Amino acid sequence: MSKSNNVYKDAYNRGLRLLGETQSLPSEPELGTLLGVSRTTVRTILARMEETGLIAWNKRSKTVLRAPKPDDFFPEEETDTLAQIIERSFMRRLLAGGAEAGMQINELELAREIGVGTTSVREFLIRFSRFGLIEKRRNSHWVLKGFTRAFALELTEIREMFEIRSAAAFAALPQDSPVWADLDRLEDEHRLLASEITTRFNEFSELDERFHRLIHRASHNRFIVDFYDVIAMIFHYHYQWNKAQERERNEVAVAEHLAYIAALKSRDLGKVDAACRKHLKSARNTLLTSIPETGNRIIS
Amino acid sequence: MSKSNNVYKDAYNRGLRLLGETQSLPSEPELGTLLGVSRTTVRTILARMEETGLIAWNKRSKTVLRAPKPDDFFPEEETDTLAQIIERSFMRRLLAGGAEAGMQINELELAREIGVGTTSVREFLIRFSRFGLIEKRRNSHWVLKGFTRAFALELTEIREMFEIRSAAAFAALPQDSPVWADLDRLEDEHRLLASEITTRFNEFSELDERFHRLIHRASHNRFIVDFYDVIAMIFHYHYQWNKAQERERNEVAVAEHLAYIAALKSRDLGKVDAACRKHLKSARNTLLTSIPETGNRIIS
DNA sequence: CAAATGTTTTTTCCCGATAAAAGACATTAT
DNA sequence: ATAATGTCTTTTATCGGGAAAAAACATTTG
Repeated sequence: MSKSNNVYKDAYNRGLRLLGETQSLPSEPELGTLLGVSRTTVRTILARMEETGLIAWNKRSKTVLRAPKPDDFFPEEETDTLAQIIERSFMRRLLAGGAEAGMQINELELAREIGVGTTSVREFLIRFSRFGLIEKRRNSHWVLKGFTRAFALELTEIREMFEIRSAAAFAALPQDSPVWADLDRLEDEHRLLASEITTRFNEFSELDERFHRLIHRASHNRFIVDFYDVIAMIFHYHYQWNKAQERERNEVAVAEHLAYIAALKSRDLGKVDAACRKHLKSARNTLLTSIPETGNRIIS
Repeated sequence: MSKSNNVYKDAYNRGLRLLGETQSLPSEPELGTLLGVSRTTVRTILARMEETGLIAWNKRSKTVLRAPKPDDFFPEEETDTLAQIIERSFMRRLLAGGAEAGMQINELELAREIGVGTTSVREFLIRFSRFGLIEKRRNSHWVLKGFTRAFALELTEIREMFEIRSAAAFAALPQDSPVWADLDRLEDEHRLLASEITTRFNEFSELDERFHRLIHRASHNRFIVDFYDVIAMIFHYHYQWNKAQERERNEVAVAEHLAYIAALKSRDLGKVDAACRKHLKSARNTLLTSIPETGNRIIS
């Protein structure tokens, strides 16, 4: 079947949400930029909307006829990229136990298990390899290095190096840089979240990522910025399987972020360094305590 | 034709070189480890050696009948991996001018030009993307970011951070660590090369890489160790196209390495830091001066 | 009976093909 | 004449297939 039309389905679903807001849709190119897809896909979407009686479409006029019903939407699982599907499957196996360091990874088996072609699995593994959790044996299998304490320590070591440097660069940015407005907005969101932490603690993850990415961007170094992908991936999956004391953890983190933001705004490098280190240290500890210490076998 | 037999051809060529050294070859598994290939490939090699009258092969006995002649060898170009072929082609285009930042990369066109399938090109680009020189637009083309001054600065910034830390870790290693013997050996090689620099200056590259990799390994951090791949790749290709003052450059670098090695052996962290910084600074300058400053256009 | 050889099975690597999606060109409407 | 729509072309994403290489299993040999 060569290629799934998840791009279309996902854009279609997002397009449905626009329908509630207006009586007529904008031009095709405009819809394209709005949904982040090409005009070809936009036209496919419009065609279906017309077919299902959601809109009347005649050249430039695209009149909304009715609001979308729940079953107008494509099921969520059909809107995922193959890469996302493979990643999820792979991470589940990796984190949901039974994934010992040194274990071999079999492309064919993975592909069969997930129900996709080998090419997609291969491409996924190549992309994934930069996270430092797997390694390729030439002309042969991949080897799992394992989500071990050592991995967490190596990861956080780099993270700390990079973030301390980025934070210093951030604080040194001129007053008229737009990042200060971004920071103000993030601060507000932090305060809001802090006040409703008991119910919204699970929204912290996303805020956390945006905050740290903003800081890393101040480094103006693509390697530093890109490295945050590794951290984000690890945190994303790791905390999906480890919900212990999530609320408390996030409550502490929000407070640390606010102190960190205050330090940045003071532009006092000493304060920035201290606040940054303090937060990173506690982030490292949370990560470390959640890794069960199964023997640190090193396989070479 | 699906897959070339370059693994076999390369191993065969290396196998031929063994022939001059003994009268009879070892067991199949032993040959396998020696050549770094599976027994299947070993047997294919032996079969051909028998066919061309190089050996008499009967079960355990593999008697050498004659020394290999030049035309027993497979041509060099047939022993390259597809990945190597693609990489070379790609880097030639990238560095041999005409590769402006912001330019689109077309998988299909690249594949046709090099004469390989699209899958291999895609896989190469994914692997290559970690070097920070290209970036993917989802569901669309890759964008070339260009080998610019900014790139060189970002690269060296990280390099310096990592190497200064690794050097400190190295100096702190216990006296009985095997790295000290490795360092002694490298020092000897440096002295030898220094004394014959006028004729052997082009051998420095390889020594340089081994030296820096030894130091980086002391960090015991996979991200630091892996990052050296980026540096090695850049230096490898960059200096292939830029031979200006190669001898002088390398002569200076050898001297700096020797000072750096002496500092490491002194285990005086202050000295190590100074020697390391000095060398890295001059390495950065050599790289920077060799990048022609064509407008730093930023495309976003 | 351990290690080598002989044989069979499985996996990796790579290509060509095809539908989805993007992009380019031609035409029409404001 | 600019911006939209309509149509056609190219490129990307993904699969299945097949040869090379690895790995597993069976048999022989010292």
